Amino acid sequence: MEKVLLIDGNSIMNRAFYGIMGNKMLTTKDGLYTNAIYGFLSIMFKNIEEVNPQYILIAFDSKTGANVRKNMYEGYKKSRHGMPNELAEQMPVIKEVLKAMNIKTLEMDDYEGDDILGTCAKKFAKEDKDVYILSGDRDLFQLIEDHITVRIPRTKMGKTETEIYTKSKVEEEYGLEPIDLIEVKGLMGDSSDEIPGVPSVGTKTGNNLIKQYKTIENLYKAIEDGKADLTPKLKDTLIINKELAEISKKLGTININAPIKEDLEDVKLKEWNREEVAEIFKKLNFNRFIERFHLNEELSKEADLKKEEIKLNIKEESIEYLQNINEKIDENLVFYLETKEINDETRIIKKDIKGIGIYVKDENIIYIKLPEKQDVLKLKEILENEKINKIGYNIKENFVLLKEYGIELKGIKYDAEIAAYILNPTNNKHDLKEIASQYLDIDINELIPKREEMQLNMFEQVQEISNKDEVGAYVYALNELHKVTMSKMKEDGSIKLFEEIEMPLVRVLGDMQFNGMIVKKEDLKEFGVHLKERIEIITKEIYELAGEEFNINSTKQLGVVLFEKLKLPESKKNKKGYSTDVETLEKLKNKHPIIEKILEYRTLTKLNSTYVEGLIPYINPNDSKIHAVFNQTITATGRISCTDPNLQNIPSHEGEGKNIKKAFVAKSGYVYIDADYSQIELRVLAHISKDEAMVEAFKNNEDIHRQVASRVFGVPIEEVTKEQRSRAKAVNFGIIYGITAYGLSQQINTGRKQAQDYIDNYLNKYKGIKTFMDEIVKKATDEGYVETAFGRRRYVPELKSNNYVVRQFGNRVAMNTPIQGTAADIMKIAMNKVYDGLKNIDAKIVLQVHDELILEVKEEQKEQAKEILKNSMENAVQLDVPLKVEISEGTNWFDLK
DNA sequence: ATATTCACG
DNA sequence: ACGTACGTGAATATT
Repeated sequence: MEKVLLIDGNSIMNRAFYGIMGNKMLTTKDGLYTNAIYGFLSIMFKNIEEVNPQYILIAFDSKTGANVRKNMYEGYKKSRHGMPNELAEQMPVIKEVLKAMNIKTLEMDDYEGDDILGTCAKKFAKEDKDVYILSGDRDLFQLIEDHITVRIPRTKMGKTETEIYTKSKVEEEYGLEPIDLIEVKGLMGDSSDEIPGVPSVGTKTGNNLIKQYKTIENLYKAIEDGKADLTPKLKDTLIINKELAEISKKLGTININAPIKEDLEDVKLKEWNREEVAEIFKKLNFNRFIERFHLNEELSKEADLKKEEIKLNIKEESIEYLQNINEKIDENLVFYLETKEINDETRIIKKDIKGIGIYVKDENIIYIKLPEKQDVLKLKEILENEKINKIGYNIKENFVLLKEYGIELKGIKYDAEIAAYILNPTNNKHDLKEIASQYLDIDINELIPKREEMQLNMFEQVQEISNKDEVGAYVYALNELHKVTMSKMKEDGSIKLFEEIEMPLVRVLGDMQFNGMIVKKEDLKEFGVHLKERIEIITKEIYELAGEEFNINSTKQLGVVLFEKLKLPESKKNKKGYSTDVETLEKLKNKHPIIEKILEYRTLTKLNSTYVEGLIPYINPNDSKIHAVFNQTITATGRISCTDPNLQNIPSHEGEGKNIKKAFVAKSGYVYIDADYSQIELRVLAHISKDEAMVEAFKNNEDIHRQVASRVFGVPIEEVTKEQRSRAKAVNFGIIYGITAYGLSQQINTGRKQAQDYIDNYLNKYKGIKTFMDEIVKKATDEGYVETAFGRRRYVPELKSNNYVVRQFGNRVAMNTPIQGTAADIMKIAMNKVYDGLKNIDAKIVLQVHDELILEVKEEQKEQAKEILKNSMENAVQLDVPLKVEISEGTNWFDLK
């Protein structure tokens, strides 16, 4: 028998929109959301494959579709607000895609999509076809009969599965014939379509009643005849709401007699217009579909044309070309350094400069070879000229590298990587090629002639092939990106943040990496030997207690030993079995002596592998320093991150671990100065929420945790106990993170109800904070993003998820990001000020740990440096509350507290 | 490549 | 009834 596939367009688009929304939203470079289109097509392709139909039709709701039912009952879909913009804008596009695929779509004035589906299903079934209806909506079950089935897509752990509803499946699940579902719906209504139904009748009662009486009509007849066997209460409700039941039934009945003139011939499955489909997929970035349907051929013709369009004019010049550079460029020097990786342990950036590409006025790209160091040094004057704006990519690395050549890069004006980060910090790829594809819609690779296409006639030249074309393509992209992203930042209000905070910070971070911190390798090694001795002993003890040797580092093996062999009570589980984290082990501490040993083993091995063995390879043999990398384009909130190695997580609360810090020492004749913002995030919260009580507390220099304890627990401030203060502190943290009762209860080891009480109390005493939290979530939901006080924007697509857990996460992100992010902004502003303030002093910033800065300062100038440091940080910005900075000093990191 | 654990703010 | 505090990076085991 031939098969017909009918698709409920709106319903599947809706499912797809809310279904594939994880963390990153699919968008094109124009900012068009494509997730629903992508999801719709995935679901459609899958179903075409499974059903293998000869006919296909997609029904959409029309604007006036709901009017008929609205006229019957004014409440129908009344408060349903239109679909979100991000979805609405995808609707015309999917229709365009379907048109290119020659798939018939249908929408009719005054009929809803369901009515079209119903009418067609019945009609085609009568013509001896097997009809398959694909929809996310269970209301369509009423259409099911012998040759009509409904297919419901379901996303389960990222995979889409299809649930197939046949007549027998419905009977099995509901105990009713499909057609009876109309009657049930009449009784129970439908909250999503705002069909009222009979109050207090839900699935259970509705089903039972119809099982017994078959139709609403029969039911009421039975009631009238006094034959109905019902509780008096139910009987009364039914009688009172008879009219509602009847109207609800009408509303819930799908019209199977819509005036549809299309017949089977009109909905025949046809060949695609492949060129059109290819073009649209390309535009939408649907590379997986392009591959899957082998549409590359269709695209290559087009791509050829496009390549012609951008014709790069790259000229190779000698270094003399730069002599009167000012006449050749405007105030901007768009440049790209060509580098070659080298293997030199003594260098900070393990690369050599090999050439430079620059952009000059008359649309020319100039490439200059710089084979030797002395060639690079000829650039010194230009690169150090502050008046020449530097436009580049990953300039921080250029800065450090040039510093190793003895050149101080100045006038750093624009970095494409940072621009892309400011425009969307959650885009995890800030690769130049990615950025160019995203913002310019070009593929840099296509601008570079392929090597095999180049003439390779002279053998010895192969090695020496110039990277002129590659460098030239980057320069071209940079020049375009500069224009495009600057105007985008102006549009979204982040240009000041970019120009006044982020760009000046580049040299500061570069300088920190260049300065580095001296680490005493021998001390580290000695500590390592001590650790290893203890690890060896404790390992043996663990084997003894376990009665066997096993890999303690393997959570899997450890789980077996603890929970199967030793039969300890298992509590928490993770994806792959038993959890063995501290939290779990801590609870088992008094159950078996092995637990304590394992915890100690963990502490010691962590210290040894991450902080002893892990750090040693990073110590530069030339200057005994670690030159960690500070990343400016990683975090979602605006914080800086640190890698290779990460110096932002060197142990500092654990007694044993703090020894690591003893190995970090100031150079002789110098001291470290540490400045720590006190409670910066809570102060930021006080400022942006404008909560009077909290602002007052900070203005009066009160102990904030103590004040919170006093208010939340309702005790006078002098009577706050240590325990209460510590709980209040946890509550404060919770507030910053976007509190949940559960999270707090875990943190302070109490019941959920108790935790909820604390939270309620808190939000009652600090009303301004409650208002702020409510409003920021609302704003994020409405606008799709949140911002810091300095205009740093983070999109929160999680709020649009249909998954409750994901949405809750979105709420917390919306609450936390403005706080953490504003604190990060303030620190960055301060760092710029400190950097400028220290210009005439023998002092360098060597480390930042989010709310803490460490300087290395010449002993004699330390008081002066402290003054500058404290002032710059405390006066970085003016808030409604004072910023407080605590200073300490020492000759090694351990002594700073 | 992903998950688990644990170090930091 | 859900499953849960925000932001990172590194080492290790496992697929």
